[in-house]
Amino acid sequence: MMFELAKRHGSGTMSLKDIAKNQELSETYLEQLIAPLRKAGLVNSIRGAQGGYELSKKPEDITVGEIIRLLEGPLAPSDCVVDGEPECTKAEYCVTRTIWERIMGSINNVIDSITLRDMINDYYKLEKKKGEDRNE
Amino acid sequence: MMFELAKRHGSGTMSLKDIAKNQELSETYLEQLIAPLRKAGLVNSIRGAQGGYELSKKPEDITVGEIIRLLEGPLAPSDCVVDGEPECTKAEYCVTRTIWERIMGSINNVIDSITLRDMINDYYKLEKKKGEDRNE
DNA sequence: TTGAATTCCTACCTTATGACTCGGATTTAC
DNA sequence: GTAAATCCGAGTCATAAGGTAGGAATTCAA
Repeated sequence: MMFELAKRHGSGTMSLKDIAKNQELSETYLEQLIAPLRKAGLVNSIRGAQGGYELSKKPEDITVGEIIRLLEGPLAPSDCVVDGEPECTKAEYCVTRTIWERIMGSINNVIDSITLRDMINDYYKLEKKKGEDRNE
Repeated sequence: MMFELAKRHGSGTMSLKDIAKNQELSETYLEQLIAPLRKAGLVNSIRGAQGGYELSKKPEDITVGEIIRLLEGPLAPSDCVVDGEPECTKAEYCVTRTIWERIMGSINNVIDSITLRDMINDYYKLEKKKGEDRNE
């Protein structure tokens, strides 16, 4: 959905109906997904007829990490690495904890380094490659 | 559990009852977990009274990645990156697919680089540090 | 040779979560 | 005024994680 809005960025709003059609997802489902994105200010909404949604910032200023964390929560592989949780007392756990932390760090590293702009670039690269493949 | 067996490595077998006590987990639960590890040959089992389990290889030759994949499956964040699944047809999906692949790669990178020996070393380092903290 | 300790096996239960639907209230362009 | 859209709260459904129960098979040790 955010990719769809990113492609459209700069040319007005897009309704859930259109996104649903493009992505073969139900409108009602997308409604659920976009609520937290709106509340977090990643998208602007315009109500009423001819309304819709648009990114509130440029695609290069929105990372995949922001989006995923908003929709999926802190993305922690284990409770004990979530900030605010009480530290576990057993030494063994702390050993596995450092593993969880390293995993989490590496995931965040990847998703925070990819912006919607990167996805758009990848998309056009893939499209171009497909065209060339067909001509061989 | 595997950490527990690794600490014990070289000094005979260890029963699930002991592991359960040390890790505050139920014996029956551990039974479930160890079955695939045994079938995959990571641990040897000795049945009957005074029986138990032991690692089948040295701690430095068992990675956390092996263990996790055995217990949790291919560890893919999305179906479309699982080997053998039919490729999805929509270009948009392929763009997100490359993201999943990068995430998966980075996770495997981390967990395949950590062996049980590393965990033991970390454990003793933490223990030492705790002792020092108490003396301050 | 008996009994206790232990692994092994199959099946079940419970709870949380992700994915998704439904019905309706509200807003706004035309 | 009405159709097109966003908003909102609740409910459904399938699946998986985490865990339990009961008992059969194996082996040591007294």
